[in-house]
This record gives sequence, C-alpha cells and structure tokens, in this order.
Amino acid sequence: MFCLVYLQKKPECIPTQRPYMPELPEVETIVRRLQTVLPGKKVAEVVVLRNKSFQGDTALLSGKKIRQVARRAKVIVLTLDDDLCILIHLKMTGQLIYVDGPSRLGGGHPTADFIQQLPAKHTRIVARFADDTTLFFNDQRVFGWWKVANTASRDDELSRYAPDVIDPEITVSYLQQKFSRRHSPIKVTIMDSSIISGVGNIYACDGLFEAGIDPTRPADSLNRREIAQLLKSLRTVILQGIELGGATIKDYMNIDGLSGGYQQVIRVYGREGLPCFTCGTPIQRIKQGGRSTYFCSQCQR
DNA sequence: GTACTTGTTAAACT
DNA sequence: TAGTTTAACAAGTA
Repeated sequence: MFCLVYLQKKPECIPTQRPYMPELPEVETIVRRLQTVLPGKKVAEVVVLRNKSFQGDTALLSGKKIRQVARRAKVIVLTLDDDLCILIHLKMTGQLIYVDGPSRLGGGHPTADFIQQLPAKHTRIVARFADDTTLFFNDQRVFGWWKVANTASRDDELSRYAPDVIDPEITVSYLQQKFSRRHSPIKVTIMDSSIISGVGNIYACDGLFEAGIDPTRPADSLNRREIAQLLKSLRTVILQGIELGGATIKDYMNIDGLSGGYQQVIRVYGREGLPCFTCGTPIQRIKQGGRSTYFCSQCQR
C-alpha cells in the first residue's frame, strides 16, 4: 500500500497555468494526514540531496522517534525525542510525499508511476524510517526548507509569526488596533504575517471579495463593522479551503489531481476578465505589493 | 532575452 | 522609531 500525503497539482489542471502553492488549508490538510502516519516512527536516516533545503545536522535525527506533528502558520513542526524538532516550510512549490512500501497499483497508473519515480528530479530531502516507510520532500524552486531545531530555537523561529487567522487570539479589537496604525492597502495588510498568519494571496483576494471590501482601501479606513466582516470572511474561505483540501487529496488518490475542491473555493483569484459570480462584472487584476490582486470593482467597495 | 509568478525576509527607504 | 517599499531568492512559463 502507498499513501499519498500530498501531490502537486498538474499544471494542465490549473486554469491560470500558474504553479500551485500550498496555503494554510493545504498545509493543514498535510499536517492532519501526517498526524495519522508519522507519530511513533523511528528515523533511520535523513538524506539531503540539496544543501540549501536543509539546515542543521542530519545525524542528530537518526534513531529518534517522531512524537508529534503540528502546524504554526504555514510551518509544519515535527517533534522528536530529546528536545529535537524538525521545522518544515513548503513555501511555493514544496511537497511532502509519504510512501508506505511499494505501490500495488498497475504500471500505467499515473500516481503509481509518480511514486515509483521517487526520488525525482526535484526531490531535495529523503527521510527514511526504521519500518521502511519514507517521506520525500520535493521542491522545484528550492524556496522551502527543513530546519533542525530544539525547543528554544523552535520557539524563536515561530515567535516571528502572528497567530493564525483562525486562532481565537485574533479578534476584531486586535485587528482594529493593528489596522489603525496602517495606511497601506488592506490587501497588503492582511497578508503581513506579523499581524495575522496564514492569509496567502488566494485567500486574501477571496476573503476581501467575500467581505465586499475593496482591496485598495487603506487598512485604517475600515470601520469596526467592516473589520468584523473581513475577519469572518477570511475564516470562511480558509475553513472552506481546509474542508475541500481534504476532498482534493481523495481525488488525487483516486486518479488525476484536481478537479474537485480547490477550484470551487475560488471566487476571484486567477479569474481576470471572467464575470464575477455575483454580478457578472469582469474581474479586475491589479498589482499590490508586487503581487496580483483580483477583485470585483462592483461588489467590493 | 525580458517580464513575471510565488511567500517570506531583510534591507533600504520615508 | 515605526511604517512602507523594494529586492532577493529559484526556476519555470509566456
């Protein structure tokens, strides 16, 4: 049996032809999946195929058991014996693929072929466990990383991230206080990980659409009611993403990658020129902070 | 060859 | 000093 924790979407399945990047819902989905397979496993060896992808000493990890899998913002935290941790960030193109023995699928099956080709061209790190299962880290663009940490350096690393947008610590009052000192566009502000974590470009665009707020408005121009609506909307699209992220994984395991969940979540992202689902006005694309913002000029004020 | 994409950080601004 | 903008990173596509 094999188990595919996460497989990158195939380019031809993506309407925008852009590479797919894991955002908080995808990372959460991966973490939930890893939680079912990794705890209790003993690390046999960690092989680094690309030095830039790994910081720390692989030798420290051998023989240690994984105790816990967790997530903070988009960082995956593997807790091991002896105060050791592995921190993992997938950044834009990282994938974690867990393989439990040889695949029993037929040779022509795309997923089986994919599994059998591991390690592949973009495999950067291979973690092999004592029970002959393996976790592969693929990362085409080499922005992602694994870091060996102890409790102290882990806390130091994670302290840079504000609480998750779905964390109860984020309240309307908290945002109101933060926004009051920011005159930059609300879209840029909600993607600032020192204010809120876990709002990537896709969910920032879709959340603002859901809230009916113009992404170009200065953060300090939003009133309390609008901030409350925005927080609610961001949580809605992200929780929906988490829900559908799971659905997408099942689709992958069945066959061919993405037809399901993920695209159904998308309200405006990547839909430049296409009609708004609410009013039919063509979706506009603008640049903010060097990133594309998609929005409906009619529905978002 | 040029422009552009991504998340995050660090440096360089105001 | 705090907020804001820009460049950098890697590797791919249009």
